[in-house]
Amino acid sequence: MNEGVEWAMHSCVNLSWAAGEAVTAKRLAAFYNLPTAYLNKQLQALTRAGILTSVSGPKGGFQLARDPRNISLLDIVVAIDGPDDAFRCTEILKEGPGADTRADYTKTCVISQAMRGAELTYRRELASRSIADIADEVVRRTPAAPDNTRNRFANLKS
Amino acid sequence: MNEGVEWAMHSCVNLSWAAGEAVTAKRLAAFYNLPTAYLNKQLQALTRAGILTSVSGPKGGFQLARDPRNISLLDIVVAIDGPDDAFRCTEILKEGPGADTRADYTKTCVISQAMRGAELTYRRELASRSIADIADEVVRRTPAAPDNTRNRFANLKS
DNA sequence: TCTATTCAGGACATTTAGTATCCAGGTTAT
DNA sequence: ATAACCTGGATACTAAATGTCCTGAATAGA
Repeated sequence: MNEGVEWAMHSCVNLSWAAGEAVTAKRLAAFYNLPTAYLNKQLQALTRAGILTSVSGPKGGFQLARDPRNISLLDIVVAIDGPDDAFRCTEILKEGPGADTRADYTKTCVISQAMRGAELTYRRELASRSIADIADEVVRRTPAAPDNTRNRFANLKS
Repeated sequence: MNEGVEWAMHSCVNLSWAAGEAVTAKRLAAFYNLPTAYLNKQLQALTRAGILTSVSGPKGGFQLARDPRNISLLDIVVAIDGPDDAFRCTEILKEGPGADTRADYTKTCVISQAMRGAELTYRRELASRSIADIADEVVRRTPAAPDNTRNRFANLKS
């Protein structure tokens, strides 16, 4: 899985504490000392997926496009890593004995079904957790986190 | 995920129908028209993991090392693809404000925990399905499958 | 209007992982 | 002895992930 998924999730949590103001890619990158240009690519992907909104120019930057309760971890994984399953059925059954070349073994192969079933539970789990859930839990453990985040963004403004 | 996982699972199902006799890597590869030397690498990995046993020399080959009811899909994934999670926490929190450099954020980071939780459900699902389950379901749909497999192995004997 | 800031995205370059082949060495049935 | 077969290291090739750079467009403020 792309490392960008981790960056994107942490950035979204931080953006949820900067509600109302746009944050530039440069400041988001400085937060965790990430390469600016590459993080920018991930933020662009989140924007294309409708998770963030972006504004060009001075005072520009990124914001959450909607309530963080409606942004799931699965949304972010799909936006950054793509919609494909980890297990990719290459339909080797088509090379086997008695195979029907026209059949779609991605759907009918028992192994393929089992693997897709497991990934489905994985996705369901990720879909059930929102950025707001994560942010709330962080606050429960570290109440100062939102203020720390806002302060750091302010200090990095320069 | 490695393509070898798919090869290994299909090969194990076929081996479950060749109980008692060793099958060579060449015949297993010919079954689905796979590259022999590379499939052999996957079979070696299964052997190292204790899923298969191997015998050198003429009449040699591979067999299941234990009852297919005790070989889970997770066993095969771990043997071929390794034990690592897809999501790898790089602990970027250590670069953040108020970070404790000595803390292990792989364990304490809320995002890392959520991702590991989701992968856990995925692994549980794979652990609950055995090669025997798969083979039984194939037989239910295609009763001739075991005979087809044995015949094909016999014909490929050359 | 001019300038500085920032996002958008294409074109690379670099690094790493997956895929695949080959060969030398050891084991075993005939 | 010989041929079949597994073992594992070395190596090559390919694809994907990671990272940088540059041009162009949008926009705020002087």
